[in-house]
Amino acid sequence: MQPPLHRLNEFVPASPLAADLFTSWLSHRKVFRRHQNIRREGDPVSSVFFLVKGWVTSSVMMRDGRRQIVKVHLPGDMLGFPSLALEHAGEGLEALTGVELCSIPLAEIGRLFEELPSVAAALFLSTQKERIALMQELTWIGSTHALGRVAGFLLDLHERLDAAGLVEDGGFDFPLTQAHLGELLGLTGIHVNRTLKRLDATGCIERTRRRLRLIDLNGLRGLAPNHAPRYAGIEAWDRLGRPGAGAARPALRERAL
Amino acid sequence: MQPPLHRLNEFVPASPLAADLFTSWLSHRKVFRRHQNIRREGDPVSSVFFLVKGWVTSSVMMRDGRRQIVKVHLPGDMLGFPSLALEHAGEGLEALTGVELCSIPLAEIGRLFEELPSVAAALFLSTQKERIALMQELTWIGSTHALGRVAGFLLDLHERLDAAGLVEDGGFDFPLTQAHLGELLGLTGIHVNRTLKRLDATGCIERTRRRLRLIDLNGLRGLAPNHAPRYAGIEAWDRLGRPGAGAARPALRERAL
DNA sequence: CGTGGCTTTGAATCATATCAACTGACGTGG
DNA sequence: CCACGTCAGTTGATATGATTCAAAGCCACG
Repeated sequence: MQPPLHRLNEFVPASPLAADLFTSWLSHRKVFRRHQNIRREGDPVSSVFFLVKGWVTSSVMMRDGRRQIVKVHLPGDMLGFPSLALEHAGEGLEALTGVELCSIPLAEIGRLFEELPSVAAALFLSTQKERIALMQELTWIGSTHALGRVAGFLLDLHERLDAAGLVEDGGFDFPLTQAHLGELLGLTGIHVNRTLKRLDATGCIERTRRRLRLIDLNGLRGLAPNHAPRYAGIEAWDRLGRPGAGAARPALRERAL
Repeated sequence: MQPPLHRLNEFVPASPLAADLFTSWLSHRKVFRRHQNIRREGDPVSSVFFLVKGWVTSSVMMRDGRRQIVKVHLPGDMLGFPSLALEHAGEGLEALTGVELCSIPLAEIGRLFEELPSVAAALFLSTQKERIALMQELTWIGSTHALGRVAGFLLDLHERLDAAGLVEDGGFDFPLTQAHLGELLGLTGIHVNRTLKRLDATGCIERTRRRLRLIDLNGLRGLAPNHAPRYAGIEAWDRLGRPGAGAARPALRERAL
């Protein structure tokens, strides 16, 4: 299977050095089963991850035992970066399906800043984008009804799955339970159920076994509180002044003995 | 007034080059009045900001005209980074008090990656920390009562103000209206009022004019859903392999003619 | 001394949570 | 091949927290 590199090349033009680096990351992969913990909240932070295949939740626990899912990760996502500045992970990572990922040691990230500033800058931009996504999610949860939250999440998910090439005829595999959706959107699983039924009844979506189809995208958009912002691509990198573009600096491979 | 540089030196040991850079940023400042827009959502993104003095809200608008405040910024914070990857700003910035800040052109950030990788890495870590803060906020809002949300926010605020040296005897200036708190915590201003009164009645807090005092921190912690995670400092940078630590690279000033 | 912003209060209503029970699909072991 | 247990989804009745609307009070400022 071709790993979903589209996200890694999002902000920075593909360069041979970067490509070498990525393939070296992608060479040793780990596999996780459904429901397996990839990293528990509180574990020492020793690496970040690149998700090659499958879905992963990133969640925060509360004292009373409940948890808030803060992000549903899809293939191509980088995982674990928020905890980079923490001694112990602030977010748990759990496999929602069978998962294949690459573990990237922290020192590797340091080398990136040292030797491939353009890639480091791209990574930086990409995590800022995640910050916007979090802000967006906060907005859904903070100030809309259940209907808007569910609609908003489904639209966002659809868009991301589409970008990863995982949508067929408006439909996609959907491994989240209603309880998961509840933990993600700040609702009870039960209320999620009623809301999904409502969406179903209005003909916006179609649910079968473990698959979901968005039929009426515009209908959903009418229910959702706000649309996703437009992301820049290479332009953003341009505006930063193209870090690393022309600089003569030691090549990664020359030092990597 | 001494600008609050503590945040800039959080993850990286002070170096003469970095100090020069920071003082060059800090040399031209802008001033904003209370309630003035620093940047509107949708404005083209041309710079980021360093907040020297005053409070600033960062907020996202919704179609129905309501807005969600996603962060209350205090002196020493970097503003506007989430929109770095967007053509048009995804978050509005508004002065909550009189404000003094420095505007940093995007190209300056690019230069950072190019020429001072250690500072770039520190900036990266610092924005990851912000991501954790957002996740934390999401957790409050997604899965707790009004009481927990308010208590959690006040504790977090107190901690940050304390780090900035703005707390005196447990008390601090508090320019947020109850409506602001509502927009921040996903509640009605009215409900915030009732909640504050409740906290007041139990003796956890004390409100006077535009000032707030947290009297019973442990009591508040009992109400809040979760405590803030422990942040690493220089250690985090160590774990990354100290980018830029020993590298001989062109000094910033030599090129800055 | 009046005006406008912010806070406080009450009553009615709505959305969501909670509790409890039932259903159907699936996988497992006898 | 069937009986069983588990897990996800479904449904109803009731409780509660938060919103909405309306109005009064307070204070600061011009």
